[in-house]
Amino acid sequence: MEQNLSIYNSIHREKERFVPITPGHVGLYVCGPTVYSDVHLGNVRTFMTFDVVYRYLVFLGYKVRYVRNITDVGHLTGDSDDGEDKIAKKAKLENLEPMEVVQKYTNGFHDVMRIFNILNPSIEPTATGHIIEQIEMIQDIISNGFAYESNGSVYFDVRTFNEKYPYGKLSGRIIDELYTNTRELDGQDEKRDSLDFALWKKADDSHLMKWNSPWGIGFPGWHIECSVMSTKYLGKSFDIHGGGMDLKFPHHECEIAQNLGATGHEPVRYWMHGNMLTMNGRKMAKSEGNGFTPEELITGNHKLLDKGYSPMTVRFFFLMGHYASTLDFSNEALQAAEKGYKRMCAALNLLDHLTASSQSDFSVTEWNEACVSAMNDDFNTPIVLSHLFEGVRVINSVKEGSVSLTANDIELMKTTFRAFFFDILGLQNEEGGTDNSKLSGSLMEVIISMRNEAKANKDYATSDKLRDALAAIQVKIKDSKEGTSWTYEG
RNA sequence: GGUCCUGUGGCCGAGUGGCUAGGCUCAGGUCUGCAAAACCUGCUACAGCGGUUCGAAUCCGCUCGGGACCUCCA
Repeated sequence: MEQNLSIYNSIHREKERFVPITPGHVGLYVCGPTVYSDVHLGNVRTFMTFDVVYRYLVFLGYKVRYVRNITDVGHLTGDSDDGEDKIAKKAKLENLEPMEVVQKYTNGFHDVMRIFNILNPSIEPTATGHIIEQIEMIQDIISNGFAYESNGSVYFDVRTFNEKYPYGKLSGRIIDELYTNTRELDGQDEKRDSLDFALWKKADDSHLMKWNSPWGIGFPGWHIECSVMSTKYLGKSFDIHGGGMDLKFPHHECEIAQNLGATGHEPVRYWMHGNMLTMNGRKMAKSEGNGFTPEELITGNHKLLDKGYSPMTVRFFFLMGHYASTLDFSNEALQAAEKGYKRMCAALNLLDHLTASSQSDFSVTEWNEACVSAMNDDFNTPIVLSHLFEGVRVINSVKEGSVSLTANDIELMKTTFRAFFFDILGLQNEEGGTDNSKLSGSLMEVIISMRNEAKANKDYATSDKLRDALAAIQVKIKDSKEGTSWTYEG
């Protein structure tokens, strides 16, 4: 397969030519949400980033197995020492069965993905569906000597592991430096070493989500689910692992350690990390109180929002920045994106009505290639958009008659927009649909007021002409004391 | 405190040694009965200081500012 894709590999800190393990096939794993609350926009950015990665790999002709998990066992909360997890905590709070919490927020997550036109992964495995596999992997790690049982819990032995494999390679951390900076956590006295992390935690009676295991009743640790589900569906080594920048340490670092500890294989060829969405320069996060839910964003019903924005405006806005850079959210930036997006949609609507010429004075072929090479350069969507805007200018100029294109070039332009705007960037044209009931209503108001004006002027020729014209397209007008109403009987 | 990232014009945001990013805003123009749209032209840049180089936003050093991770987090 001919392609020239480069990916910035977080673990080597440089762009590398992408070569899949199996020609023609790509294994892609992305850390999904923990379903204990509504996803906010920052989460959406990451999933959108990897949606574009997935879409582009498919566009290139790869058969992609895309795995994105659902974390439905809450990780331990950082600020409590009772071993309670987030989902169980939420369940108690809302008086629900933990799986009700999981179901509720999983449904919500799927709704949000659909709204933003984020494609479904090939497999969406859940942590609770893979408890047995997690136990098995923990047993493998223990028998390889990289983990130990202590008081019903199992911990990963970082120091022993580090003697054979480098721990901290991904996040650039040095094991000795970590000692001075490690916070006191629950179960510290059970660990042989403060850096060790839990693979399995013993559960007490009050714990809601728990399973039987060789070490007693408990629940899986922070990081093991991703190691298990990625290797189960993609193999001991696979091509691309994605996730948010904030998961790099400790989550992804621990994943690598667990995989190496269990299988002896370096699990991931290309690590990709999406950067954070910021609000006034600060990471958008639940704990900061600066996150929006998609609903608040669309309705504009939030104190930090001037108005609502459509999902595609937001998608467009995200794509205007590179995934590896932080992106700052502001009303001004959103409004700029909205205008640009609408301008592009307007040009798209013209694309089907252009008049072809016998020759072209714009190289559509080169323009198309520029779009491809921008995507090949580590999924540089802002550059792709800048090229698409050049296309917008050309479309408008052709319409005006100042630029000419041949029929073949117009066709290539359509193909290119179809490929990049719709298929790869995953945008949809929200402008100018014909079945827009809101638009119909507005149009009818305009027509009716014109007709009423004509009537008021006793210009019945005009008012009747309007009524007859509307009747001809099955729109019936009714005058009454209260005013004029209309019905469509088509 | 440790590790790492970052600082581009009114706003957002690409760009890693020389060649126009782009969007939004603003000003002028073309078109137009008016308006809008569209198109054309223009404006305000590379945090500061020093260094390397024929040449730096881009490499190096220092200073100042912002951020992320080090604890669950997309």
